Amino acid sequence: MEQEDPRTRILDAAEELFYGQGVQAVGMDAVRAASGMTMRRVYQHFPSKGDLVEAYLRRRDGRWRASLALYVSRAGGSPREQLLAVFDWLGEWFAEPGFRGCAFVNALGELGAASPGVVAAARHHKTEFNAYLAGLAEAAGAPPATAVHLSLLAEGAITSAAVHGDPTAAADAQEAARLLLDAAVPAR
Amino acid sequence: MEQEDPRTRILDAAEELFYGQGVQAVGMDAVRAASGMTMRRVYQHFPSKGDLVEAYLRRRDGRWRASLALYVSRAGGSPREQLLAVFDWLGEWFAEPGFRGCAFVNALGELGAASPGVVAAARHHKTEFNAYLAGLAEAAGAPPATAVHLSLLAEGAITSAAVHGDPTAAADAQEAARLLLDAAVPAR
DNA sequence: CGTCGGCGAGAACGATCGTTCTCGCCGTGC
DNA sequence: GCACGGCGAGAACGATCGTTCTCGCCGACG
Repeated sequence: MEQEDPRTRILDAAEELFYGQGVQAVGMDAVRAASGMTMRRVYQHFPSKGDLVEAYLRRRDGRWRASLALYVSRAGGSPREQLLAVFDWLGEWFAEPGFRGCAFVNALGELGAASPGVVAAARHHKTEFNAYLAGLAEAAGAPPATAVHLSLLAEGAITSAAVHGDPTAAADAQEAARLLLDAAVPAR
Repeated sequence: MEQEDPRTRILDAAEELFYGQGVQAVGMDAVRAASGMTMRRVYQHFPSKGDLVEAYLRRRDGRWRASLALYVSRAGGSPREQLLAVFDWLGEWFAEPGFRGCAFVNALGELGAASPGVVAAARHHKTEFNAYLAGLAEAAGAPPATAVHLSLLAEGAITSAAVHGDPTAAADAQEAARLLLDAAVPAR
């Protein structure tokens, strides 16, 4: 059941450690040990810790958004129901053991001041998420401003759940989203 | 014009450095240099870096909430207008040079996994902020759920402004807050 | 069979961190 | 006048970090 691809093994270890403990708190040797590799192999695939961090964020962005899109598309229903399903997905994420908020926000707070790559990764992640919400909102007949409002609610829910360790922020945000959608999309 | 209180000088330096660059990225020697003190004096007032970090967060919490409350109280107007003034204040904060998001969220992402004191400080900060909003909401005749919704919007605006470097998140959140208040507080 | 290139394992290196210690100096109390 | 306690300045210490190097081994190829 072991991953045979070294790159994947390293990224798996890095993701678990970086997300769980923060980037600066994790040494390269910890990544090496957790991935069951030798130091030489690690640096062969990622020439520096910065490269590894950016690769970790890039992969996480792709997986995160793919998981969300898959969940929402499977939820089916109207565009409006899909928009609300986003918050169901958030709620499941918040309830996962080891949930520690948004990896991009955390990395940005830690390294943003000194690492343009991390800033770019975080902005890209959030921009793509907002664009995804905007697409759903448009399909639901809501104005672009509503998509912005919903993205703020989602963002706030992530932070709130992380700080208080309480997944119910997702349901609260969903409730607010419902009200905003009711106000923004005139009954047909 | 120099501060004569050593504790204040150290905390001033620590706040600027910790907030601007992240806690782990700032060494004690940088704090010492920026405060114009000797190492002995620094450790005399804060026996460890952890103590300094917690003192930094505690003082920032008090100042942050006092500044908000002062702004809102001066804004006068109805409770509803005061609630909306919270987002004006956020907008001014976001536009300050060096704004880097919520210090507590940043510290939590960096150190939370290993520092119960930081977790407690962040929770306290957010809990007090939510309580403040709840008080305003109650005065405005809005149900408690609305206060939760507004706090999520505010939280989301902070994060969004930090990630994108764009203060308009405050105005967006205010717009959503207005809609939620319209829906929650029946016209009199 | 001999040579060589690449690998695993881990030591080594230089930098930096948090924290403490040394040393020389100066003001104060007997 | 003199011992002494506290201070500034910064060196020192031990730990840890990111990164590189060494060394012994093994398998491929002529």
